[in-house]
Amino acid sequence: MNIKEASEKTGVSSAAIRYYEKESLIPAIDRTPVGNRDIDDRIIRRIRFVTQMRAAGMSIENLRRYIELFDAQEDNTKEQKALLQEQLAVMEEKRDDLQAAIDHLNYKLNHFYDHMEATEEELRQLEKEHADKITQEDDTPDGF
Amino acid sequence: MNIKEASEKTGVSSAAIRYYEKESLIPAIDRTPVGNRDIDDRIIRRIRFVTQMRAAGMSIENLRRYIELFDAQEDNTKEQKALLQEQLAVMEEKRDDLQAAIDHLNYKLNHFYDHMEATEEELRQLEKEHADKITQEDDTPDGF
DNA sequence: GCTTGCCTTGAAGTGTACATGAAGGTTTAA
DNA sequence: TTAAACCTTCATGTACACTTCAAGGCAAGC
Repeated sequence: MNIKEASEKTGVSSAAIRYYEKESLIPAIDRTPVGNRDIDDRIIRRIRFVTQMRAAGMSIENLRRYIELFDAQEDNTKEQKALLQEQLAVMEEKRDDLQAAIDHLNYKLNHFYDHMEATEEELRQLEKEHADKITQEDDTPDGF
Repeated sequence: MNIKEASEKTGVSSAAIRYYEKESLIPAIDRTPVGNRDIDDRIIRRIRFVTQMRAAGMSIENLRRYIELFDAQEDNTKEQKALLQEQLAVMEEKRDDLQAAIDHLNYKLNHFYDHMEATEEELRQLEKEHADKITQEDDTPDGF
């Protein structure tokens, strides 16, 4: 498939795919006789892997380092493993921070009582929860 | 406290704190008679809130929009709520992507067998798992 | 044969989120 | 009283991750 189809399939722009190839985040892509990129499923998987890791907050630089190690299939499994574990730890921390932020926003959302929407039942529920939590969580009296 | 102490307390650079104030991510900070910023705990909480949301991937722009709504304490709770919910959705998707990436890496890690480290027991375990999963998960035969 | 639509490379431009530097003011310590 | 160590504003610089532009090649349809 050509680069445009690959772009549509992955949601990554053609320019970004070229950029990823240039930065060695994906392997060198095969070319047709006239020099156009001919992208197969292996490349598509790699692009998706890159997208996933990028979404997870991994920098291009770190990703390239990781992929370099992975592609050079020598006896560096120990190094790979260490790198993987290191990256995992970073990502898990990130996930936990994200969850904390989500909890924070959810808490705020649940303690919003919107006069236009809240049913009496919801209001009672919110007040009850608030009474339960006021001593432990109202260290942020300004809402932040 | 002065800006340097606030910076040390929050882990946010002095320049970034000034930038946040300029961009209205935090309220206008009180000044000492000579014009230096005098930062109190309310500002510290705001800085921490910004840090948390930034770490969660919220842009300065969105954060400012949200805080503007929040600070203008009029009857915009519906709008605030909508904005919060929008942001929550973004963050939950991000968390899920991150979890998917974590799962991906964990899978790879569990299927690494490092000749230098793996005990025979671990090796047997890995082979067993591999046999169990080969049909369902080996859609990534190249490791990506 | 010309337009359309894809592709190529390389260079330059863009947006975000700060960081850094210049020029100067204030307070403390020797 | 002079140096150190803070601070101020405003302007400019920087890193990252692309995006856009310029200039041109190839293939199909009219």
